[in-house]
Amino acid sequence: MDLIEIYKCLCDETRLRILHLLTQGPLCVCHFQKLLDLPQVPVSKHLAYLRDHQLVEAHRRGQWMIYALPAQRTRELDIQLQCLQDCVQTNEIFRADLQRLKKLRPECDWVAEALVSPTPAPVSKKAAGRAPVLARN
Amino acid sequence: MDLIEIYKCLCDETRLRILHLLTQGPLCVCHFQKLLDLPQVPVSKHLAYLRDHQLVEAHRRGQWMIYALPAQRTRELDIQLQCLQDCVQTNEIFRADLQRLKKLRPECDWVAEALVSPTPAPVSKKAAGRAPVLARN
DNA sequence: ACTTCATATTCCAATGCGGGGATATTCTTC
DNA sequence: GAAGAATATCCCCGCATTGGAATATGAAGT
Repeated sequence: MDLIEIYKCLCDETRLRILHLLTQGPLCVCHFQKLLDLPQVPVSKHLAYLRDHQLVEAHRRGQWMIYALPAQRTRELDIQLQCLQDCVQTNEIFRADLQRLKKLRPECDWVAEALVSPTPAPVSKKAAGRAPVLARN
Repeated sequence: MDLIEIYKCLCDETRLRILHLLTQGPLCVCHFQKLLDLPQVPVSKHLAYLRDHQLVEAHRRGQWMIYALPAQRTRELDIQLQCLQDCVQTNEIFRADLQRLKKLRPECDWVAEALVSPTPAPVSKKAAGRAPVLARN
C-alpha cells in the first residue's frame, strides 16, 4: 500500500521538516545541514530514505546533489503534502524553519536555476559562485 | 510535536483501517476482529496504541469496550482524518472494509446507541441482544 | 595525480514495534 | 462465588529504523 509508505516517511520530525522546506523549492544537502542544524550523515540518510520511497527526487549538479519534490506526484502524495501544509501553519518549529530559509535564500537560489537548466551537465564554479563550504560531518 | 505522533499512528495498515472504520461510527473490539479478520490480541494492541496517543477514545459498556474517534479533536487530527478520507476513496482494501461494515451493521448498531446513552452504566443483556460471541484469540 | 569539498554508504549498538502464546482482568449470569 | 465471555497485558522473538563513527565515492581545482 502506497499510502502507508508515505505515512512512514512523514512520521519522523526531521523528514517532515525536510519535506516542508522542499515545498518552498529545491535545496541541496548542505542547505539542510544548516537549516536543520544537523550533521551530514543523518541528513543524507533521511534524504536517502525519502528518495527510496519516492517522496523526493535527487539530481546531481557538479558535486552537489539537489533534492526536490518529484515533478510527477501520485494523487496520494499531492493530498498529503497539501495536508502537511495545512497542519504546519501554526507550528513553531516549521515557522522557524521558514524564517531560516528566508535568510538563507541568497545562498541557495542558484539551486533552483541549476535544476531547470536544460543541460544536466556540471555547473561551472562561476555559475555556482555561492557554493557553500561546510565542515566535515 | 503532536503531528508526529499522529503520523506514527497512521503509518500502520491495521491502524489505518481501524481509524477509517471509526469514521463511520463507533465499534467494539469484537467487530474489529471480524472486520479485519485478525485475532484478538493484535486488535487490542493496536487499539491500545491509538488510545495511548489519543487518536481514539475507549468507553466501557458492560463487558464491551466501545472505541470511537475522540469527541474533542485537535485541529491537526481533524485535518488528518479528512485527508485520510480523501486518500482512501480509491483504495481497494478500504472499500472492501466499508462493504464488510455494511453487512455487519445490524450486528453493531447497538454500539452507537449505547455510547450516547446518558447512563454509562452497563447495558442489560436484553438491550444488547446482538452481543457477539467470538472464539478466544 | 593530488587535494579538497560535497555527499553516500557501511558497520555497529540501541531502540521501538508487531506477532504469537499464555495469562490476567473485568463484567455478566446463574 | 464459579463459570464464561470480552478485553487487556505480559513475555519473547524478529525486524525495521536510528544515531554515531568511520570510510568510500564522485566531482572540481591546481
